[in-house]
Amino acid sequence: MFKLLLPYLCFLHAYGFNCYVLMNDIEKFLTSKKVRPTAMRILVFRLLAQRQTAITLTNIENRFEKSDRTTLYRTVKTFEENGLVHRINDGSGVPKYALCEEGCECDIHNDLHLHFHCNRCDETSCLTEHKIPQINIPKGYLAEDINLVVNGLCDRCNVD
Amino acid sequence: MFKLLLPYLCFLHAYGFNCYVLMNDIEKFLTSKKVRPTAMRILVFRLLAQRQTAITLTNIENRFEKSDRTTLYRTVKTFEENGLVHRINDGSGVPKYALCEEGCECDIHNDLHLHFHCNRCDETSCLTEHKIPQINIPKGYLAEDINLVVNGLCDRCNVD
DNA sequence: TTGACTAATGCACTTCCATTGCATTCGTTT
DNA sequence: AAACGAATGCAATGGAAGTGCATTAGTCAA
Ligand SMILES: [Mn+2]
Ligand SMILES: [Mn+2]
Ligand SMILES: [Zn+2]
Ligand SMILES: [Zn+2]
Repeated sequence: MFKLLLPYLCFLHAYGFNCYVLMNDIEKFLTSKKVRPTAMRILVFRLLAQRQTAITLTNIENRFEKSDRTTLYRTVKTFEENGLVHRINDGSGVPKYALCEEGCECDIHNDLHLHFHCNRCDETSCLTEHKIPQINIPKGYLAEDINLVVNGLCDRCNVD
Repeated sequence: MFKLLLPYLCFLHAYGFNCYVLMNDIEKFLTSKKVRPTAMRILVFRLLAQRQTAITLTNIENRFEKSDRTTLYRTVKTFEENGLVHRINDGSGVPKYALCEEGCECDIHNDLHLHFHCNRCDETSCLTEHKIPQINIPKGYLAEDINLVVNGLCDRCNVD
């Protein structure tokens, strides 16, 4: 453990963090997903895990005092490719990312839950309990994936 | 009629067209939608009307020998604001536009049809016959609009 | 018919974000 | 300790949205 922990604490400092972070669980999880648990990846993962709503790359960037957008870009891309996060296109123009649920298999398209985008606060949330209903498409077409975004007012903004 | 027709033929030439276009119907339609039927608008409308699938702004731009992207941008925006076209976000990153159906009232969200995006040819089509089914959302949320895009293979690409 | 007024256009420019190339650094393995 | 591949940081490119402003076109009312 020390073999891993010590250098990371060093790195965390380099990224502007001076707190100690217990990351053994995250390390293990990343490793189980074939993602090498580097310092930045652990931080990004932790950030995603703490959030209730999806975030953009710029959003992630701003959460760190010191960060390189490219690294974050590739970090999120790696996460996506390895099924740790899924990308959400909520119509706001820039993609957002959210952690996949335990057991979610977005990559093989069987966790088709709704996404809700709030027109007021611009937050986008995964409605993981709400699955996409059966959709009929014309003869000759082959469906491989479905993206359903509901726009409106989220529960926090819908209070008059 | 001539009062309108003659200057337009002149403009069409300026835009790289040397054909005569019967545009009285388009003129009338644009006027009925409170959109002043200028030369460029007529051309863009005609282009949209001819297409079976949605197109991007860049796509439109490339269809004209001589064109200004800003004008096209504002043309499409005007069309959208006046309910002539609707914007489709198919997940490809750039928005696409398609003519609204006769009687479609996208602006007040009661023509919620599916959109199909082909992963192979990247074409996006309106499935106007296929309406979005009833969607349940959590208590406290207020739905105002729904975007449903099915990705897969279109009928042209789904031939083995 | 003309002149005045408003709308539309074209051009230049800015901003935002995705994406890539490459040199450097890191982490692991031998 | 050396070596190798992976990850990172930096610089640069490219695509597209959006804005400001001067010019031009179209409308309308004398
Ligand atoms: Mn989700
Ligand atoms: Mn449509
Ligand atoms: Zn909200
Ligand atoms: Zn296709």
